[in-house]
Amino acid sequence: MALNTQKPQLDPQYLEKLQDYYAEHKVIPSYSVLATLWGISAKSWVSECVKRFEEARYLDWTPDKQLKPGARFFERRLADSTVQAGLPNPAISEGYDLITIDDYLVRQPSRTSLVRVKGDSMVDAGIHEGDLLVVEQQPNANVGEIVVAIVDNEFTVKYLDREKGGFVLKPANKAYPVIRPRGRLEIFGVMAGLVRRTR
Amino acid sequence: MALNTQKPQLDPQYLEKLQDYYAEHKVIPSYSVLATLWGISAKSWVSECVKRFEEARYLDWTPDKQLKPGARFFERRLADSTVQAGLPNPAISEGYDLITIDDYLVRQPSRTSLVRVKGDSMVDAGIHEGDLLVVEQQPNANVGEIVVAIVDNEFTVKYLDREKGGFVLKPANKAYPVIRPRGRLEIFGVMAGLVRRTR
DNA sequence: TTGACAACAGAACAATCGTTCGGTAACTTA
DNA sequence: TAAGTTACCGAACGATTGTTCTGTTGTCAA
Repeated sequence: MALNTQKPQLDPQYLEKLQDYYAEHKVIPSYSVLATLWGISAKSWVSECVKRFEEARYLDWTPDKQLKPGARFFERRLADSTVQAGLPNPAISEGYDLITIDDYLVRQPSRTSLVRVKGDSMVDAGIHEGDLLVVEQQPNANVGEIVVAIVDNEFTVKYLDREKGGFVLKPANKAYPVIRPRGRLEIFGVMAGLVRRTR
Repeated sequence: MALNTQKPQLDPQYLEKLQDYYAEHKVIPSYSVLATLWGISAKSWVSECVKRFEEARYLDWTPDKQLKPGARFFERRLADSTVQAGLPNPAISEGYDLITIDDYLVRQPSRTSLVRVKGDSMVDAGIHEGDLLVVEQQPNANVGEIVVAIVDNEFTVKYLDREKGGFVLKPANKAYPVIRPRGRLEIFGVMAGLVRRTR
């Protein structure tokens, strides 16, 4: 008798419906709600399906034994750059990765702000007008980092550098001058990433 | 007798703790878990606090009467660029905005992939090596859009343009040549945004 | 045509859920 | 200093939860 190593079947539509529900409510519903969501009328069968999703790491449990999204629940395909031609959908490789973009960019929600970029003083660093800067708030930074500073009651995004006099702010665009703050330089935070929407 | 129009007080630490819990588990816990999370020992008091968060739109209910994150739960402060000096934390203005970054960038999860950028052929468009491109998969695009095309079994990010012969791919970097594909141009999708992590 | 298995349904049940209500201690305000 | 008000605790309770166990139905291979 051959060992049955097959994974139990699981309906991909179920996952999609759950993901849609989650996208709308940001919460995993109870088994009875899942039952109506999936068009199932027995909670026992929901329980079975949940176990399969759990095994496939789409669902998981909190330490408090509450059902929660699993590691793969949010994965967005990280498409592979080396693809084989001829396949129907060559780019969606098996190589799964990712997380949510939020997780990718934000490490400490309470310390993270978003700042809309104005002007083009940092274009050479790939920072364009209208971009959203992910900023980790902190009162000091290292030379070479891109910082958001408060100069004349306005935010400025610049490289932090040091001259003999003290700290200076250097733009990444020759058309702009180096800012040498009189008095103390007030730093709002350090750039941790950026987000641009183009559509 | 004056009308009492004051909003009930609510502990900001409670919200932070809940947000941290949610960040870890992606789920709103039960009242008893909330009680231990907040250091409260009576569920009745948790209930009262939840009502206040509900009133402040930090929490909400699903149609199935399950507690879920409210409209303001995910807001990340969009810091204001015009700030008044002198205030203790001038940059965190009252002007709340945003959503999650995912929601900001991804409109249709099922059609959206992420592609890691290789090379610097698009630097002049502010697209750097290592950036993550948010791509909406679709087989065709308009002239002027930035597309991800499949050329020689590899992804290429370029501007889509038209010459008399047909479609061509134009880099945003003078050091690279225009790509004139022989035969049909295979388009993987259109750039909808980009994400860069710098820390 | 039989037997095994997968996909469900349904009932029963203890555990847990959130609500309600009554109470207390500290702090305001007049 | 008396009367509110606010911030909490604790017990009780019916509703809902997820589990378990016992069917039923359909399919497919032997």
